[in-house]
Amino acid sequence: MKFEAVTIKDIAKALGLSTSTVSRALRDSYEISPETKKLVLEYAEKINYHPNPIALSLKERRSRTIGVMVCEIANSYFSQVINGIESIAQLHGYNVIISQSRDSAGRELQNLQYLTSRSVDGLIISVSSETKDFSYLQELHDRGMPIVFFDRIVDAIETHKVITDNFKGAYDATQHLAQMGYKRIAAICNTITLSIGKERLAGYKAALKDAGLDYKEEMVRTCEHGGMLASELEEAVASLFAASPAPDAIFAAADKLTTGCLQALRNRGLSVPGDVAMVGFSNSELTGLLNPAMSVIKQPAFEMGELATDLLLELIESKRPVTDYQTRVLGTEIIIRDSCPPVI
Amino acid sequence: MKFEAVTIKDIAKALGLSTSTVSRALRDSYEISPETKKLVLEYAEKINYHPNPIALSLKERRSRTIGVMVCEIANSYFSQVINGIESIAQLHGYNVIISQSRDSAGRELQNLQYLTSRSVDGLIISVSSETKDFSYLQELHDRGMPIVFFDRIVDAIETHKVITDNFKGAYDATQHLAQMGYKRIAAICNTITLSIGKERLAGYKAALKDAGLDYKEEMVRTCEHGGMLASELEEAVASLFAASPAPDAIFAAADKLTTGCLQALRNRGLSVPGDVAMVGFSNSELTGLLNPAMSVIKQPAFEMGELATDLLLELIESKRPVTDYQTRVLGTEIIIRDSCPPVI
DNA sequence: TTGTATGCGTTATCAG
DNA sequence: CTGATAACGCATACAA
Repeated sequence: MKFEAVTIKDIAKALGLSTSTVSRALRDSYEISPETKKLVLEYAEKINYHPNPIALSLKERRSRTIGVMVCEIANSYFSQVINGIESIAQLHGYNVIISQSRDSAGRELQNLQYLTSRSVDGLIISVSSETKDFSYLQELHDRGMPIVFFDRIVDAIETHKVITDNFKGAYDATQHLAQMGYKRIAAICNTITLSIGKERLAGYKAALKDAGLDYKEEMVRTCEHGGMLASELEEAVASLFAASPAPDAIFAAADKLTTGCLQALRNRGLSVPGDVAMVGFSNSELTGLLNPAMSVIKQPAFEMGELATDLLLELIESKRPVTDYQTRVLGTEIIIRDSCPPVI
Repeated sequence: MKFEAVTIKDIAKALGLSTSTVSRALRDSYEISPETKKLVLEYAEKINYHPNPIALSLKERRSRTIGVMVCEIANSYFSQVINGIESIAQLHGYNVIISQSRDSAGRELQNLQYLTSRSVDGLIISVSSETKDFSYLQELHDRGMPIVFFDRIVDAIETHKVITDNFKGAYDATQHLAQMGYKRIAAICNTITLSIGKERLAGYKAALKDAGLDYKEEMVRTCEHGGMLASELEEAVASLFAASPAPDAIFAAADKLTTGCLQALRNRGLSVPGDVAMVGFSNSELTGLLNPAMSVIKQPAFEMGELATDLLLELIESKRPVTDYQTRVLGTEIIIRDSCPPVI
């Protein structure tokens, strides 16, 4: 007992027609008589015919499938982005294949090769924080594969990119802490090999400066693995509080870092904002319930997914080289959950 | 400029061989001379040949792709399950296509038809709470499509199922509230058209009974849309607190209901556990930081995804009818975050 | 208006 | 050991 699908051939045989006639009738071609059309369509409906998309893909050299590469699905931010991607893809009759790098450059490369050998029509990618060699992506792009980067983009590759205003998000967060009166504001960041790491660190620095606070390197901790390893955060927090004037506030520069930091603080018996204040990037729906623990910077994740997909589909459907590639910057939102006047 | 893949034909032409020889050499067939093999393999490597999986799919009548249907990706529980699914699939060289029903029966049917129109080898499904007509799924199953249900299963369809011990989870939650001394324990549930709705309601009832508390129908609210609509929760909470003896505790029977309920309570200015205690199902990583707001029931989501995929792949690879289908029940975990002694 | 032949990339079956 | 050919399901250029 197997799942046997009905093909165009079955219809042709049953109706005493040729496959091409059936094919054309189904596609409502002008060169088929109304009667034949009706006959075919009704019979197709009756036996529940559906065209085999694989055969179509082979013929049309397109799979109507887009590949998505993120470091982790089970992360509110990424799952919200995927949600957005899926909605747009669905709208245009595209399937979405999802792959996780788990922030390992090796896995990322392997999955990428797999995805592209699986004939996806295009890729939406947020690169792993471990990745330093972008030659495979570059080659893919050079060979004409439509690619849209989001969040963790590759600066060097000239294609569409969708990011949030990382500088401003970090700036707002830090400024907010400064306005609350905190003086020793630490930062927990991603590596600056990632553009998001760089920009958010810059936003943090700028806000410190504008608030008249000194930037001190020893107040910044970098997490190589983006907080995927709990130990990273434990160490970062431990070393921050080992310093003689311990920080009175922390800015966490990414979702994973925010939650990991909260957890690490809790493990050390430190409360937020009792012992140390905190503002961080976070897209979890539950931060809304953490009140009054902290304010958060929220990224328009769903919209980013939608936008990235729109751009990718445009790239896919107009098969021309990307000369007019663009970087779209979406604003972040700061959600204030403490007594400070909102930042404009 | 298009993304042109190199085919077996290109290799054959370049090397002055036939396509069949090349094909066999690549598959390391015994009937090819070592020299030819070496020649072909080296050249293939050099020009970066990868077989076209679509052509393979057409030939082998299998896509090495599994379809996943959930109501919403951006939900901690489901994204954790998908994480598990993806790991196992990846391990076996399968791709994962994800589809969201957004808890609409119509969308679910439409996406299901799309997925199954021949491009997936099997399905992992958690049905929408709106779905009442399972005839399409039944037909799919009858026609031999491998299906594994998880979480929200369809009792009537005889195939593998993976669920958590919903009864026990609900029982533990309710018992915990009872042990804390609460007497008027309300419940916010999914519809009992869903097995999970039925079982969790039963667990709630049983725990009330064992604690010597009366079950009162007016203390139970049902959310048709599983909490997808914020208004559902607003109404549920409003009507619960409109009753003359308002509840002193709430058991929320699903992730979405837990967060929605917390939000609704907050909107009404009620604090947890100050004004009303609460225990609910929740798989968000952030509930761990909500301390001491409430204890939660956590499902082994990742493991469920892994298990469901293992079962599905078994079904797919051994193409026999499912006679020995089974329902695997995984235990839930109660995470205590208040002063009550842990439930055994 | 309808039918025939061909090709998309691959492998299996036959011949040589 | 290697090559020609058919087939997977569909669409289309070309015939009729």
